[in-house]
Amino acid sequence: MGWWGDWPHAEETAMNIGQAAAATGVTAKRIRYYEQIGLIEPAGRTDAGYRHFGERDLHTLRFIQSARRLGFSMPKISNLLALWRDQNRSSADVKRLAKEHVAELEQKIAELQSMVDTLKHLSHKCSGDARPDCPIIAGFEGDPS
Amino acid sequence: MGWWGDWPHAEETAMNIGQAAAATGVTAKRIRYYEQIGLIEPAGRTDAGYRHFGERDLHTLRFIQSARRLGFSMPKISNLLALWRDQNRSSADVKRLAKEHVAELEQKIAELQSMVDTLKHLSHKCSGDARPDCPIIAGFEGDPS
DNA sequence: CTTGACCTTCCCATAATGGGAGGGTTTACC
DNA sequence: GGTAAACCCTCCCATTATGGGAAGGTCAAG
Repeated sequence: MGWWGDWPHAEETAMNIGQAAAATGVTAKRIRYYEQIGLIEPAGRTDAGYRHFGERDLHTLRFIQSARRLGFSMPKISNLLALWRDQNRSSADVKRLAKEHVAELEQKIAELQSMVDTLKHLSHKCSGDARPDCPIIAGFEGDPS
Repeated sequence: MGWWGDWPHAEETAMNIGQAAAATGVTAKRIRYYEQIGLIEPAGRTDAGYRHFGERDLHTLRFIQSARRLGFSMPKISNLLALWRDQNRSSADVKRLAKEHVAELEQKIAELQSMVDTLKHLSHKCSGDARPDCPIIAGFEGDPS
């Protein structure tokens, strides 16, 4: 258990899940999901069973949302969160994760770009009129290997 | 039912699903799946219930495999197959589908590229040493909107 | 004290596969 | 003819990261 695990401080804010969603851009559904898969710690509950979120929780959710928008998967975000909370992290570790992710993104881009190139090449040779002859569709008949 | 629906011709080849898979690069699992979702017509069966595939079926599977490798989704491939089999298609229709798909691919590429750019920008400012300070992780704390 | 806007959990659905169990078939070989 | 390996079959479950919706409890305003 980390030093940050149980803060005796009273939370300044206490939002319910809907307010937290509005404040962070993470839908209520997603917040519950993140809790379920253990990405975030279980939120506190009111007597009635409602979750409540403090500044700290909102901060975490915003962090997740940011990472999400940069295309990080849940497992990767989990790693990033661990580093984020680790006072003794080295920036080298963070940079390495980021670089690995960039490499994956660029690989994906290359694949997509290759598809685009092939399709544009085929399209270029297609008359695009009322006749049925079409190099695009003909190109699909070749060896798919 | 189209003119091509029921061919009285005897099939020259009669492969079972494993051979068809090896011949087309489409795994047996995927062939069954394509049949199940109605992308391809149900394969003929032997008395024992084994599927068998003729040249025509292999041709179709190769077509699907090619389209798949160009990133087309199942519904789109379904459209492409319909055009492929339509003797009265216009190449304009094919070209339009291809162009729409290219547009989607390029949109996806742009999103991924934007992620890459942001991450590279942040990474560039990260010392990547033993110190914990890291603009990458700090960048995740900002407004995720 | 009712009504509507919340919240809760639970189950289902998505896209396009892969994995595997449980059970029949075919093939090759002795 | 029998046996074992290599097929095939049909189900069911898992994946990723969410959304939708039902059934039911709760809170706030009027």
